Amino acid sequence: MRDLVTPKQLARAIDVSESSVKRWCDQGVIDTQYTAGGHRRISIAGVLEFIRRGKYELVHPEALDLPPTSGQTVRVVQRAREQLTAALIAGNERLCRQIAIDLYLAEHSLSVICDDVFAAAFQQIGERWACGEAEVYQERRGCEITLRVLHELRSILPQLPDSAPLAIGGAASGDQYSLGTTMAELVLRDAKWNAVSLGDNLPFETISAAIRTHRPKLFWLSCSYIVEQKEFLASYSELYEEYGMDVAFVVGGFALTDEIRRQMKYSAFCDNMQHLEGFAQTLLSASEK
Amino acid sequence: MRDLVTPKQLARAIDVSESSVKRWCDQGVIDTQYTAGGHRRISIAGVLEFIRRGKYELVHPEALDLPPTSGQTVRVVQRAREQLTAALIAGNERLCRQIAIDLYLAEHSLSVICDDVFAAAFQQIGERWACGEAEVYQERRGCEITLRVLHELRSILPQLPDSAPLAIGGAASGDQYSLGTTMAELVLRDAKWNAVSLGDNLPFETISAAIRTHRPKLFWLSCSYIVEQKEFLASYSELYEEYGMDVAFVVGGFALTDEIRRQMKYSAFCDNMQHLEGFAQTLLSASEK
DNA sequence: GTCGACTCGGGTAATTCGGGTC
DNA sequence: AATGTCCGAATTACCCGAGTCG
Repeated sequence: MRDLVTPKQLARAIDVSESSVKRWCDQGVIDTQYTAGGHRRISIAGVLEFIRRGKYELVHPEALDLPPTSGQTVRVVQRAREQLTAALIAGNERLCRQIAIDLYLAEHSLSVICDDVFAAAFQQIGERWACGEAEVYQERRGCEITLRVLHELRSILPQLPDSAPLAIGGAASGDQYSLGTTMAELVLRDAKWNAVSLGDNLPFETISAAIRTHRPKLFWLSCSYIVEQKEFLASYSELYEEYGMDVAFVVGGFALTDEIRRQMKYSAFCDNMQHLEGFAQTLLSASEK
Repeated sequence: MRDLVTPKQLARAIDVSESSVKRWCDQGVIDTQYTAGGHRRISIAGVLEFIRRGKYELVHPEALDLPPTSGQTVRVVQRAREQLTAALIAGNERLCRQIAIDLYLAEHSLSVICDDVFAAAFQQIGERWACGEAEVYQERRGCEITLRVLHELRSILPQLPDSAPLAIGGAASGDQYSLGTTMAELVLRDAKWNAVSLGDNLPFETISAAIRTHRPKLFWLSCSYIVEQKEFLASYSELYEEYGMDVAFVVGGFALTDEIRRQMKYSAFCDNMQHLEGFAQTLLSASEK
């Protein structure tokens, strides 16, 4: 996948004339760079940004070396969820990627894609597994595929502004569900935070060291599995006492039952990625003043 | 450490042809020095100046983070390992990505990159951790970064031929080290196998179901951690008895001590990714006849 | 000094530029 | 007003035998 394309390539991809692309570049409609000899070059991120906001559709994505998309169809969230569930179970990685990128280009926010498409699909897969209609390996393979798709989405986000505040986060010891923290990172980056996931299975001591060293403005903890409730709460509360005044603590994940949540202090609790996005945006605009 | 780069390096970094860089040097667009034999050398300062020159070319990817290399690829692997270790510890994802892709574009095999650069870097990080010189989160964050880079390399690989035979694999229950199986998948795909990783933490029953359903020609098991030796060996041997005749079993990973290995049956044991690549190539050419 | 990898220079083919016109 | 087509000049990419680097 090239990361710079020529006007001609973009023209082929969206099926317009080369002159039009050149004009749009000159008008500033498309973010353009120039070679030393004055030739126009457009970044992939710029292309996607243009398509996302404009009326043109990627008819021939292969012209840009991009993975195939369905082109014309504007996917609806509900339909996409069902298709994605089937594609994940079948292990059809290309189709999964296609569905996700189509949704993204159709201007659906990443948080909605994460919540209502990916997370919902996994819930359906879980239900099928409970009925004996799906195998564990299908779910695991689905996680692998999803991780790759999320990484790909992350790589096509527009570059972060230099002013982007730092956010770090992850999942605690024993919790090896990395999708949650990966999604959180993606959604925060989309909301213009310089988000860095530290991964899963993190001992609290090392989380503390990370916060101490990097001094983020926001810290997220993804909780999909809690080994030992008491110990978790004690370690968490210790962490919060130490940094809770300086850093916004955001917690979430399906392991956080009402009971556990009542015993935790935090800046925000998020049931899903849309909540996280909302909180992140609010905090960002508040801190910009 | 010299701070001069060759035209070829700069060309790769900003994704233009070597000829263009040479022409720009000759036109005076780029400040150039010459060796005694007339070879062009560009100072980092010259590169910066060239790229920052407002109207002209903007940086497109992360070219500038590339530290000067010797220009000769012979020593590059060794050097890359050290640079990568530092970049992983620092959490500098862009630099990690650049190092890996630069090596790949310089036509180093992926198995060598996995073994002698990535795996070796993690070994160094482990050693530093043992001395108290590195934090756990730095290692975990390094894993996250590596996973992303491996995914990206995978997406760069040329498309698989239709005839590519199927290979599946993963890591068993309790083993949550996903780098091993991800690397295996990457190396096998590079060797023209249609490799699909099922992920980590897979119960043996579901591995069995996966093999039964998909009938691969090759199955790999990445073993980085074994919860209970006896149980592991019993389940493994059951799996092998069932499919070992039809499917090539390849095992590897640092959890497989001599003692454990002696009690396992397999088609091949791989100490590293280069072994895996060798075996995969042999098997592929044998089965093509 | 040997040697493999890299670079030089130059020529050629393929793209792209900008502007004018439909 | 916006888009598509055409064109000579300029720019960039690819190629290869001889020379240089480490």
